[in-house]
Amino acid sequence: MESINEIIDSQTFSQELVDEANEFITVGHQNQQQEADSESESHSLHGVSGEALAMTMQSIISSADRAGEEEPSSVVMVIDEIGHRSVQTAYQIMPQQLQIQGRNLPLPLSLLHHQHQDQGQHQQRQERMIDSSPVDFVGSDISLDGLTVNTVLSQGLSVKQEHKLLIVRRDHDFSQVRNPPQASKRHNMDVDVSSVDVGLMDELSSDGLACEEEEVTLNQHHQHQQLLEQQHQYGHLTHHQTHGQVHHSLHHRSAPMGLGHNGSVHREVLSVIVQSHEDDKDVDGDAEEDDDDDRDSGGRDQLLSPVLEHSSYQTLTSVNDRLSPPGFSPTSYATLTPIQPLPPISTMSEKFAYSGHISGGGSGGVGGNGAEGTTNSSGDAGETATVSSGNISGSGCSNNDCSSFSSLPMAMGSGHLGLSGLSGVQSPYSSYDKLPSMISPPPHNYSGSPSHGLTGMVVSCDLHTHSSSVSVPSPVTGGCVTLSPHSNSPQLQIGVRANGQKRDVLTTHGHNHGHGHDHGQSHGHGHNHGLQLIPVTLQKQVICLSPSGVLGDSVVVSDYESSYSGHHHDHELIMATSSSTSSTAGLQHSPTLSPHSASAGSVVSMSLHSPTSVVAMPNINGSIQSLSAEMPVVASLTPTPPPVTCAESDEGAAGMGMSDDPSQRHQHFLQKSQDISGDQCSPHSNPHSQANTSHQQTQSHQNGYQNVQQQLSKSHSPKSNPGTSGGGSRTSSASDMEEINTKELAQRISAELKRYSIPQAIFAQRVLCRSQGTLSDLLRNPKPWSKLKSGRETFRRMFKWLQEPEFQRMSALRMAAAQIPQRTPISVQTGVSGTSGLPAAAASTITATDSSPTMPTMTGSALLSGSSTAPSSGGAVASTVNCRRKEEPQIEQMPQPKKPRLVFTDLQRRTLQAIFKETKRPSKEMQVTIARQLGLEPTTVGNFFMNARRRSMDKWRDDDTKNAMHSMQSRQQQQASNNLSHANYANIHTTAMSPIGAFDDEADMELELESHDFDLVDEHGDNSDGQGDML
DNA sequence: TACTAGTCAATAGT
DNA sequence: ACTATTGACTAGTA
Repeated sequence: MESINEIIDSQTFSQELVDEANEFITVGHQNQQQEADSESESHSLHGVSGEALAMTMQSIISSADRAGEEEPSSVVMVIDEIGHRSVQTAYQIMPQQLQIQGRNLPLPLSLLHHQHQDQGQHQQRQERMIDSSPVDFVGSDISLDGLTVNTVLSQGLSVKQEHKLLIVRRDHDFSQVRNPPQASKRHNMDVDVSSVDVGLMDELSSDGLACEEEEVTLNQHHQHQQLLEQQHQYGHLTHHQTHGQVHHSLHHRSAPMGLGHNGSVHREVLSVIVQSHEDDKDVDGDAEEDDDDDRDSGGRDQLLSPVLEHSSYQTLTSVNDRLSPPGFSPTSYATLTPIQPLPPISTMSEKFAYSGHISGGGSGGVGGNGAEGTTNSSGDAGETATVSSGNISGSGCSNNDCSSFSSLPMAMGSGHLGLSGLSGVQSPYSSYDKLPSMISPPPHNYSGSPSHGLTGMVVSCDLHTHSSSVSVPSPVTGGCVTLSPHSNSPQLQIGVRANGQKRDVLTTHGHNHGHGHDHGQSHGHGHNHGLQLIPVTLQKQVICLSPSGVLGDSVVVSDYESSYSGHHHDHELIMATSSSTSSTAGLQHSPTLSPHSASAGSVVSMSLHSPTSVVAMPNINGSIQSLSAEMPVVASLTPTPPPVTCAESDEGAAGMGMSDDPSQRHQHFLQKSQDISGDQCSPHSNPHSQANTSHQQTQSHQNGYQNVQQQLSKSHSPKSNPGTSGGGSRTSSASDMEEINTKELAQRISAELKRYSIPQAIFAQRVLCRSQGTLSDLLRNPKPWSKLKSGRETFRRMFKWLQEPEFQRMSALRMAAAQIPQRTPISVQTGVSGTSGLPAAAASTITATDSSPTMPTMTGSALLSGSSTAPSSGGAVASTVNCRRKEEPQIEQMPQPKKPRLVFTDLQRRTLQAIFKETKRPSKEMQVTIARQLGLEPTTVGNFFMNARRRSMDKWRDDDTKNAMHSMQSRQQQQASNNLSHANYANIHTTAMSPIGAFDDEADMELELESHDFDLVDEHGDNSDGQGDML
């Protein structure tokens, strides 16, 4: 609080202290008394190095609090050196309860908490918990004794605040200490508050540990249950922190704490005991929960310790870094942030494309981006935008749905131009397309925005054109790649469509090779290669065509390829002209196509076309235009629509079979185009597209699927599900929809991946064009649809994928899987090639390579995909490629030695976490100070807080909880997890699910809150504000 | 300029 | 071999 100087000074001191070893930093808390005590103590400490640290910490904390952070208020950081008695003092501060125990702290704490907390019941539980663990604690406490501090609110009654004690012990201690935390956790569990804490914890992630401890500390305020509130409140509270302030803060904090779960929360904040990490876990002993708790506790402990260590490295260093982290994992949920979405796509495209694609495309410089942009644009719309990129794009896609597809298209478009990069993108898109198709049907989604025009179809056409133009430049291939993801579709197509398509595909391949992009590589079969190249063309064509499903992919592909090989473009153009359907078929879309299968024939043609190159050469411009005309079909690109569709269909679609989707898509597209504009894509375009579409439609119609899908989609469409709902389908329906039940979708995807033993990495690359880590994050911590922006694209893609017939999915994925490995390398190469200028070309090549390895199978599928479905395989490949492309460039550039990734030391992490608990948004000054103390760069510290903020919060909660605590919604779902969490604070934390858990907790909190509020309430308001953002 | 959102990619953990 | 975590980028916004 005080001046920075103080902090700094303190820091310096702290450092010294650290060296010394133990230091306690106690941050005041709610209880004035305690505060006073603590202060005195702390001061004393300060005198010593320890104090300084404490001071710093406090100051930091306080500042943070002031910032508005949460609970921090009461946080007491106690850094113990081993020897320091200061700690004891600290205890004194807390005295009543804590004091107790000096050592026993843990138990006492827990007890205290319980006691303090009005909630007898909870307490009881806690006690139980405690008993088991607490006991341990006690033992551990021993070490703790000194360490801990706590604060309990002396006054307990009145305030109950929480105090956070940060006890930094040396390793030994910590370990022991940890136990206590656990106990605390347990306590928390009991108390609703815990939940709150948990939530916090989660957010903090590793920090959680500390939190737990804190929780343990006691607090009573049950009151504010809602985590958020608490946090916010805390934040306010924290302000108080300066010594004097601190005391105040304590009170305040406590209040906040109370609010939340009171005790728990506060506790968390209050005491941060850094214990040895390890122990915690042990202590927890309990099953999962325990683990979580442990983690949390560990984390917490660590936090403190880290600080100490950090500052003083000496003692603390010990804790395992990870331990804490692990704990967090649970918190992961909190973490959730990960999800983010689309960006990648856009990025992807960009990256990939960036080669040119887009550039060409113009709009987006990066083609991919374009796509993304599109996606972004609308939010949902963004997607549309993408599409538009193509021309249409704009309009586009209006919606999300489009987005995915659109994106592809976009990519395409731009891609065409330059786009190789896009290719990668495309692939994804392609896949999207498929889905979209699914979605599209649903037009629902699309309809709206996309509207633009036409349906997606029209638009798509434009896109194509654009794309074509674009594509040419860049090797859209990338796009193609993208498509690959869809590969599935191809397969499907294959199945569906049958031979013909495949043939086509093959042929196309041949062509492709000729064209070359990659060819080289794959030649032979290169199915992939061929695919790539061809695909491109095809895609373009496809795009137009398939609007329904395929389109997307195809489009993408075409773009890429086109871009890459002009030839292809020609083909594409041709293809396009030929008919969208066929084209589509050629494209990955196949799946979609499948329906089209009819298209198969077309597909063939497609391929031919591609070969024909007519398109290609013409280059973009001419060709494109021409294409456009024909493309109209392409226009269908609808891809955009697809997205929409995707949303709808969900799984159900899948069942249907690829074809269905496609058909549906087509229909949808058509419909959309006509009807809505829904599609994103839309609109557009036009006539051509329409015409094509009609054809397609007819084809599609052939398949029953469409209907089915449509139905599905429609039914689902819904927006969804909001909440939970889930099911994918519904949500899905919406591709655009607004709402896709991300949670359900994530679950479904996870289930599907497991079912088929599809590695995340493969799915991520092929279908989503995202990294494995990103996918993992999204699946684990999906953000609520409402909170997603560009990230929706990624979910849409997933949605679409689900919608696709299983065959397609599988084939695509598998293909991808096989290919991927290979591809990569290749991709790299190819990427370079960038024949057409862009990486795209390279991409194509890559694909080829890819194909080569897998080719065999791939080819088949690829072909299929290529043709109709091809998309899938092709798409996959493409996608892969695309992605790679992105990379490739990098690679070239890469040369640079990468910086090794920074890994925080335990102390650093713990300290940061501990601070984060208190203050989510430390001022720059604070950050700088922290950085100094920890020996980190300010930017690193800034990143930490940024990431912590984003990852700590429960994504879901926010929405739900914000206003009220209710949030129950999600909770229910979450409940399960939550319950656990409740049981153990730690657990809660651990459970990444946390969000849920948190919610639950929150709910509990609410209940508790009733009584509480107290000061907290006021504070809450304040704090909440600050935090509010956070939340 | 500061933030956020979305990711990537390295690394940790199973 | 996979998945999960996480520090750091980048793009888009306000």
